[in-house]
Amino acid sequence: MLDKGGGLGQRCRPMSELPKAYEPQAVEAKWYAAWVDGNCFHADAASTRDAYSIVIPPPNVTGILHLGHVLNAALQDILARRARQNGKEVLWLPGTDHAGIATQAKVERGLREQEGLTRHDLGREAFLQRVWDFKNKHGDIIINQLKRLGCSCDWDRERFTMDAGYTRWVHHVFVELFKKGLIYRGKRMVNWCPISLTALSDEEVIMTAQRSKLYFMKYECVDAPGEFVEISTTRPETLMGDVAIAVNPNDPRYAQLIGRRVRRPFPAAEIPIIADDHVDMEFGTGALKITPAHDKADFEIGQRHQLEIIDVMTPDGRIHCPDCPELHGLDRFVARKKAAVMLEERGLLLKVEEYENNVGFSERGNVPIEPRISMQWFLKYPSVDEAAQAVASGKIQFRPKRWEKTYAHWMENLQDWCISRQLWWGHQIPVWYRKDLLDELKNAESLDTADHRDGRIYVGLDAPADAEQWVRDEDVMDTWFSSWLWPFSTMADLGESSPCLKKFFPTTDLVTGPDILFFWVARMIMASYEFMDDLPFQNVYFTAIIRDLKGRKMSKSLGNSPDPIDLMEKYGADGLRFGLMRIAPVGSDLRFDESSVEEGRNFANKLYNACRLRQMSGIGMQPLPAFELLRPYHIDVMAKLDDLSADLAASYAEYRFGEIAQRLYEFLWNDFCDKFLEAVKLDLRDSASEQQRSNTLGVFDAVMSRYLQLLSPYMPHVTEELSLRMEYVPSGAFLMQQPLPSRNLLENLDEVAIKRDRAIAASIYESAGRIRNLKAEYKVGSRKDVKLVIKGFSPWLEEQKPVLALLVGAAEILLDHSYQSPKGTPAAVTSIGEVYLPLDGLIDVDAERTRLTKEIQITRGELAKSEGKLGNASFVDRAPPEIVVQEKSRLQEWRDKLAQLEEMLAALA
RNA sequence: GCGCGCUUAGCUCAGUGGUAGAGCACAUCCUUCACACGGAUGGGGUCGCAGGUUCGAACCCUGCAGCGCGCACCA
Repeated sequence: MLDKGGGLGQRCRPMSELPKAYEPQAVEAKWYAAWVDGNCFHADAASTRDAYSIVIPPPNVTGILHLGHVLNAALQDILARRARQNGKEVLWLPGTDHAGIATQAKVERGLREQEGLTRHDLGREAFLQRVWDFKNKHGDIIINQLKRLGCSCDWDRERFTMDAGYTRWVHHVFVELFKKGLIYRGKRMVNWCPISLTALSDEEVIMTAQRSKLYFMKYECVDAPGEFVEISTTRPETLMGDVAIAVNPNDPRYAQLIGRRVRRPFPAAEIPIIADDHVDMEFGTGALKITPAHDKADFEIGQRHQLEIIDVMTPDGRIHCPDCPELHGLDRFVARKKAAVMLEERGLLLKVEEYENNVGFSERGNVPIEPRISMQWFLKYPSVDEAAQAVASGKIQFRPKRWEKTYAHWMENLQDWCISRQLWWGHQIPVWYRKDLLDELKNAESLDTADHRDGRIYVGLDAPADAEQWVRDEDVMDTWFSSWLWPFSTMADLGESSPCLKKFFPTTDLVTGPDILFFWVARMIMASYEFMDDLPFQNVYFTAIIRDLKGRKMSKSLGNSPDPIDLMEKYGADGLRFGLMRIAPVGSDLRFDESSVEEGRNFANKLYNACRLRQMSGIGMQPLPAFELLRPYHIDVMAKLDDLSADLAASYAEYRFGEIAQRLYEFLWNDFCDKFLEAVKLDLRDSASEQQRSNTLGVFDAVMSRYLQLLSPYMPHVTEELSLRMEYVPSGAFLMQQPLPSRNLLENLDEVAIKRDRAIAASIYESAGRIRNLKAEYKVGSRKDVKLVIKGFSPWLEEQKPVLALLVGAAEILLDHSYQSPKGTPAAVTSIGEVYLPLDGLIDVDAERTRLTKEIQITRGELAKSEGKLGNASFVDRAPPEIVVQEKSRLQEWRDKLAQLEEMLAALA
C-alpha cells in the first residue's frame, strides 16, 4: 500500500542519506494520500464499536482558510484521531456553507468590476447560474486546504447547505414551523443594510462605538410664536420624517407643553407634543423628536400613539423627500450635514456637541445599518424551554462553562428572528401568492397559517399543482436558517431512516468559536429538539479567538492575518498544528505569533533527529529487556512515559489541549532527549557491548513507539512517517489506526525497585546540573578533560560513574571518601555527595571563599525560613501532618547542606 | 447601565492553599560522530492595587483601578 521502496519512507536507508533536518512537505502529502487510499477516515454506520461523531462548522464555500479555521479544525482532528485510538467508530462530517450574503456579494462585485453589470441586468436565473459556477470553481479550495492540514474527515459524506437533499430539509422545516404558526410575515422595523439591500437579523448587527455629533435644535410652538421646545438628536437628516415631539409625562419642565403643537421647519408641518415613559428626562434636553420610520424606539412610540409613519429614505440610504428639494436624493451622511446647515440658516440650531454613541453596523460593507420598516418573514423560536433546559441541566456541556450563562441570558430574551433576506443566493422561501390577489397580499399587514388555510397563499415543499396561478415569494432565507439543521440534516435525507443518523446522532462534540454561540449553537439546539426530539451534541468546546500580538482581531484589511498555507509551506502542517495547540488557552483570546509555529517545526525536527540517532543502530523493533536488566535511566524514562499517558488521558477528559501539547513537548525534549538519550548514549557507541546496546534499543523502541502514538493526534504526519521507518507498526498498517495500549510499560512490576531507580536517575540528573553549573562558573563549561572528585557518596554511584562523566563532560571521576581538597578547590554540595573540581592553575582561594560564602548565606536564609515555620506552634498544630513532615525533611536537607558547605569553607582557611 | 473575562519575567502565557514556572527574547560558552530548527549555563518577577479569611494566599472573599468582550430602544 505504501511506497516502501523509495522516497522518504524507505527502510534501512543509510544514515548519511537522511537529511539532517526534517522536511515535512513531501511526507505530509504522501501520508494524507495514503490515509485516504486506506479508507482510514471513513465512518462505518454498521460498526459495532461505540460511536464518536463531530460535525464540522461548515466554512463558507468560497472562503479561504484562515487561522481561526486552522485552530478549529486542528482541535476537531485531534479529538477525532484520539477517539479512533480509543477504539471508537469515528465520524467527522465535513462540508461547506453557501453563505448567502457573502457569496452573493462576491459574485456581484466580480460582475460589476469585470463586466459593469448588476445582478438585475442578468436576471435571477442567469445570476444564480453565475453563483453556482463560482461555487463550483472555488468550492474546493477550502476543502483542499483542510486536507493539507491533515483533517481526517469522512470525505465520502461531505455536504453542502444547498445540496438538493439539504434544501429539502430547509424547506420542510420552514413549512412545518409555518404550519405550527411559528413563522409569519409582517411589516416590522428591521435592520436594513443599505449596501446589500437586505434585511438582517439582530445578531448580524455589530454595535460599534462611534464618535458622532449631538445636534441641539428647537421647534417653535404653534400657539406661542417665539416660544420654543429644545430637543437634541444625532440624526437631523431624518427631521422630515418627524411626526411628534415626545417628553416624559413626569417631567415638570414640559408638563404644560403636552398636547400642544410645534412647527417642523422642513417640510413645514405642525406636529404634536406627546408624553411617553420611554423618554429619559436626564438625557439631552429631555425632549425627543419622533421619527417612526427611522428609529426602532420611535417606531414603538409611534405605534403606542398611532402616529403616522413618514419614510424619507430609499433602500440604499439616500434621502427621499421631494417636498424638501435641498435634501432630496442626497446620501444620508451628506444630508446630515446639510440638514444641520439648513437648521442653522433658520436660526433653529442651538449647538453641536461631540458625542460618542453606539451605532449598529452591517457585517457587509462596514456601513451603519438603517432601521427600516419593511415586509419580512419572522420566526418565533421553537423548543425554547427544552433547549434552555438542556444546557442548564448539564445534558449539554459548554467548555468553558461560563458561556452557559451567556447562552441562558440570550435564551431568556429571545426576539423573533427575521429570516427573510432580499437576496437571490440561498433557499428561496417556499411560499406562493395567488396571482389574482398579489397586490393585496403584498401589502397585507400580516400573513400566517390562516392565509394558507384560506387558500390565499400556499406554503409547501413543492410548487402548487396549478403553478401558473401562483407567484413565488422572491426572498431567500437567512443562511443560518439552513445551518441550524446541520447536525442532523447532513446525516439523513428528509424522511429517510438513515443508519448514519441512527449511529452518529446525537453527535459527541462540537468545536466552534464563541462568536457564533447565538448565530449557530443555540439555534442548532432548538432545531434538534424541535425536529429530532433530541440534543444535537453532548459537549460544546468554544475555541479561543485568534488575535495578533497587539490584540487586534485578525482581518484581511489590517493585513495581520497570516496565510495558513504559507505557514504550512514554511513549517509543515504538523508544525502549525502543534505550535497553535501549544499556545491555545482554554477559552479566552489567543495572541498569535509566528514564532510559535516555528517552535512546532523545531519540535518535529527534534523528534525526527531523536529517531535518526536510533536509526544509526539499525532499525527494527527491539524487544523490551527483562526488568532485572533495566538500568535506572531505562526505568526512569519508562515511568515518565507511563505518567505522560495518564496525564494526557486526564487532560483529554477535560479538553485541555494546550496542556496536552505542553506535556508532549516536555516529555520528548526534556525527559527523553536531554536526559534519557544523553544518559544512555554510551550504550549506542561502538565500544558498548551487544547486551548494553540491545537493552537500550529495546527501551528506546518501547518508549518511542508509544510516544509517537500519543503524539499522533497532534502531529499525525511525522509520527506516521517515523513509525513506518522505525517499523513500529505492522507492515501495511497505519499508526493512526492502532488502538492505545491498555497496559502501562511498568505495570505490575517491582514498585520498590522502580522507586529506587527513579530516585537514582533523578539524583544523577540533578547532580549533573549542579556540576555543569560549577564548571560554567569556573569557565570550563565546555572542557571535557576535567577531573572530578566526589566524597560522601552513596554506594550505587560507582556503577553510574561513566554516565555522570558523560553527562557533565568529565574525563575522570574519582570516588574518595577521604579526599582532602587543595585549598580553593571549587566544590558543590549535590544529592550524590560533595563534588570537587580540582583545577590546576585556576585555583583562586579568595574567589572560591566568596562563592561558598554566598551559597552559605543563601542556604542559611532557606534554613531560617524553614526553622521559622517549624518554630511556629500554630503551623505545627494546624497544618496537615504531611506538610509538616515535608517541612521537617526540608529543614534537615538545609542543615546537611549547610554543614557540608561550612566544612568546605573551613578547609579553605 | 447590566453581565462575563483578563491583569504573573522584556513578550506570549501555564500555574484550584504548602520553597514562583514554561517557551521565546536576552547574556556567556560550545560547530563534541541525532539535532545550530541544536547543546550547556546564567540574569530577570514585592504574581494590578488595598483590605480580609487562613498556621500559610498568585490561588479563596470584599472593594478599587486598568484592559477586553458580550448584552441593552438613552435620542
